[in-house]
Amino acid sequence: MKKELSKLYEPEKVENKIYDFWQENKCFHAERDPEKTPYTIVIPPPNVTGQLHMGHALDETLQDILIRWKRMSGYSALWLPGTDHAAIATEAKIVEAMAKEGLTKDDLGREGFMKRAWAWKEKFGGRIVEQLKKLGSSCDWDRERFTMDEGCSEAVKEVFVKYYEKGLIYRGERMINWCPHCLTSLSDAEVTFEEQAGHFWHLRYPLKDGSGYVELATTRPETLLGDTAVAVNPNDERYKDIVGKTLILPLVGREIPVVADDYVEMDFGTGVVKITPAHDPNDFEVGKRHNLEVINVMTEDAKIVDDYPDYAGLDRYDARKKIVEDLEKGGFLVRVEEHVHNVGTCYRCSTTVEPRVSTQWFVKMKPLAQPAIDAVKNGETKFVPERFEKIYFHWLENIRDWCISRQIWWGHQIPAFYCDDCGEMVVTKQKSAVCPKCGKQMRQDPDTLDTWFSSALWPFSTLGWPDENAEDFKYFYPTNTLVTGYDIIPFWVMRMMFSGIECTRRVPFDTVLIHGLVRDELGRKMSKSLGNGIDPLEVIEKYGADALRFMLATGNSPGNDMRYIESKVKASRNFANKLWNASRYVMMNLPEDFKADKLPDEPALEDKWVISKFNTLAMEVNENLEKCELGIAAQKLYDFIWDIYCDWYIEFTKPRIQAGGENAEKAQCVLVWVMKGMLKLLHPFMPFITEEIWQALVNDGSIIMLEKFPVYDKALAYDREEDEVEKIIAVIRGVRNCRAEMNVVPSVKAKLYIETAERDAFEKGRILIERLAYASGIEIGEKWDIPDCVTVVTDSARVFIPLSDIVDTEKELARLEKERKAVQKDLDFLGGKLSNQGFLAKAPEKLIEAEKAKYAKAQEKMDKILVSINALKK
RNA sequence: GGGAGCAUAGCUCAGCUGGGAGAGCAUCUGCCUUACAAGCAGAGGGUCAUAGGUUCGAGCCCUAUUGUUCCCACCA
Repeated sequence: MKKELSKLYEPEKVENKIYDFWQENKCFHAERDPEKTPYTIVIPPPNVTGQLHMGHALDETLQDILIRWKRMSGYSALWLPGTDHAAIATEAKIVEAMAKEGLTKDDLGREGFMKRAWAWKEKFGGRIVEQLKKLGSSCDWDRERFTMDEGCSEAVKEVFVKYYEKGLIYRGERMINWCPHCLTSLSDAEVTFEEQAGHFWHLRYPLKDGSGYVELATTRPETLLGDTAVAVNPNDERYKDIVGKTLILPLVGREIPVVADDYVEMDFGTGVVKITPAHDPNDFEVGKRHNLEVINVMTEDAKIVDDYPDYAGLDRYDARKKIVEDLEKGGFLVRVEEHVHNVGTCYRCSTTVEPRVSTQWFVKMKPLAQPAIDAVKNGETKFVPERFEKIYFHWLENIRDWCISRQIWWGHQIPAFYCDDCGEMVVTKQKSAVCPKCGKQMRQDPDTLDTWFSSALWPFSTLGWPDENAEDFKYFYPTNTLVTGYDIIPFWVMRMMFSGIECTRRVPFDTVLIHGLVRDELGRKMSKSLGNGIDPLEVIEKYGADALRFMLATGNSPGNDMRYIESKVKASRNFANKLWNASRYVMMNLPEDFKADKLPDEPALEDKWVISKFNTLAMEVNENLEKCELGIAAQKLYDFIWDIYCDWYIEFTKPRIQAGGENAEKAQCVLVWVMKGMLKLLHPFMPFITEEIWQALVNDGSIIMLEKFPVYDKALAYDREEDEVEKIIAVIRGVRNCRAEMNVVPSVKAKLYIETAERDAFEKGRILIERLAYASGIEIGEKWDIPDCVTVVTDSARVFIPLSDIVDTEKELARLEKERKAVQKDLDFLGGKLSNQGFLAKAPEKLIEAEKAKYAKAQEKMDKILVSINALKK
């Protein structure tokens, strides 16, 4: 089966080919196999018109590793893909594109706009999906979904109506977060607080009776136009007298009362607060308590309304400037202070949010939150790492009702209908409604739902719910692992949890694997504005998808942010190349008709060593994956493949391979067997290269991604042989080390005299040592006495190297002395431990035995060193 | 104001339930040894932020401190 393969692995030549090969063979498709256990992951749906970024790459990589591992482990593994309509974000993009043509939403009307939006979705919707494929994602594309497809929309309506009927959804006039740029309401989770430098304007409001002024401070003087009261703390002695009095609002002339309310903090500012119920959430509450008028002074896009001719049409910040000027002119401005405060901004466009009173739809959260809290408290759903449960609890425990209506068109239109004649309202799944009271055709609520309302249903709406008898739903739900970033917990994880419990009476997944953000090399968040984003597709082009995946999976623990560092990708690429070349070695050394698919009956010592090591690796990788420790598993694979297989085992096989014959056959069998095993273990992490090598090496029509994932096999544990080979390795290391220190080039060979009590093991390893320790010959005996030698000492042997022309007695003595000191340190350490009564009394038996064994070994080594030193001193 | 994370080699980070500190990159020394120079063989480099405590034993557990990042919170 000799193959001519390039010395370099060239991912660009194989990745697309392999991905197509998988698709042609329907490898991603999950069957509802009653013989198998289902394992399900639903993808966090990326924005339908979005583009792949590093965050996605990390997220998808982790999911793909898990799903491939489970698939190979005999599960019916479904990774369900899809995209999110991303209401506000997408609508904003479409509006922006329209603006370039000089068009507005109103020009097109709702129907025209929607037509255009769907066209936009069709045009860009496939892009992100194609990008996911470049990563190697093994999603079941036959089951691809979209949050606004028929089934998901059906689920949305079902839930809305159900919640409404249960009293979990209501419509009401509340103070909400309003984005004057996106022109829609936002939920609390969609507001990001930002620290901003601002000012504190101290103003004075005159008393109507002319007896003086009240001084107060505000950060938003423009809202003065809507003031309907001034408040002080009821316990504030300073202002006792003025409570109940009337003030004249500067610039406006409105008469407003002074009220007393606990909300006011006496020791902050002047202890007096102006109350603008229409433009501040707290003031709104105060206003309700004191029956104050709510006067809205701003339009939807945050300009002053026409009722105030001096400021009408001015943007809120321009109005602020002019109002401050006018206050100063009127003598109402006392002073201005610098002030830093937190300002709410829109998480999509960063515009400062305007608190605004309006009629919106809300989900009543308290009854929904409690079961979602309980489900995590009692362990039905676990977070990895666990600490994120705190964030989850904190959100749910302090949650306020969820504002779900949005004043945009791209999304699920709210299934509520109004009668313009009698004001009747009907909530129904029907496409239209007739007024039950006056029989008139009703008008549907123009608003749409928060995009997260539909994503909250994603784990079950994509499996056929609300039809609880849907085959996929019955088989694959509840799903198993949800993989997402910690920043998405309040938006999505939490809402899927309560929606799942409420709608399906079960938690939607048993494990939430949380990862961090991918930052740039300097640790900054990747962002468009900074222009520091790294395009995963460019990385894939340059280094290959496997290298990117491996880099993202390694050196990073769950929940922690990581940095994208190019040298790390390069290291992963080099690793891929290393594996590639190892496979080349194997294939180049197999006979044309090589078929063996099993281990030889009696493997050689070093064969047993590598088999046993591999066996342990298989066990550990499974354990780590089970615990979601993907990075640790990846690291172990790296170490095994590079160090154990390539640096040692392949070198071990060379003498036999070159000699040919029966022993060579054994080596070939073991080389192939272990190679196949480690390819399988590595496959979830590096799917492309492992498949490519598999196809070249095995070539029997099998597909590695459908192979059985290796597990621990008791029959393959060879403890004694492992131990013996470690002794041989110790000798090889010692000789190499010694030669390197003395600057002996590899081409200068020397004979080795090995003095050991374990002749048997060293006999078996003779040929290995000869080759790897640059020996021209080896003598093994129980006792040697050879003058003018360098001596290498291990715990099981003394090795004499007669390099007479190079040996310098003084230097050699110094070297041995250094060795002696190092071993003495060990003896002191271990001896101290073993003479410690507390340790002997309380440490576990196994550990004490291990320490004793170590001490004995060190002692043996010390004896040998001393013998060598004395010999040299003679 | 409340909460959380992080602090380990020059850099970026691992270190699973406490049992003699690891990797990659970088540095230094030798090697083109027919799988691989994207490589091989070696070397140097760490009071695991600080101070206490628990323990036979602490990078890991507890307390406090410092620095740093993030999340939450209506101080106008």
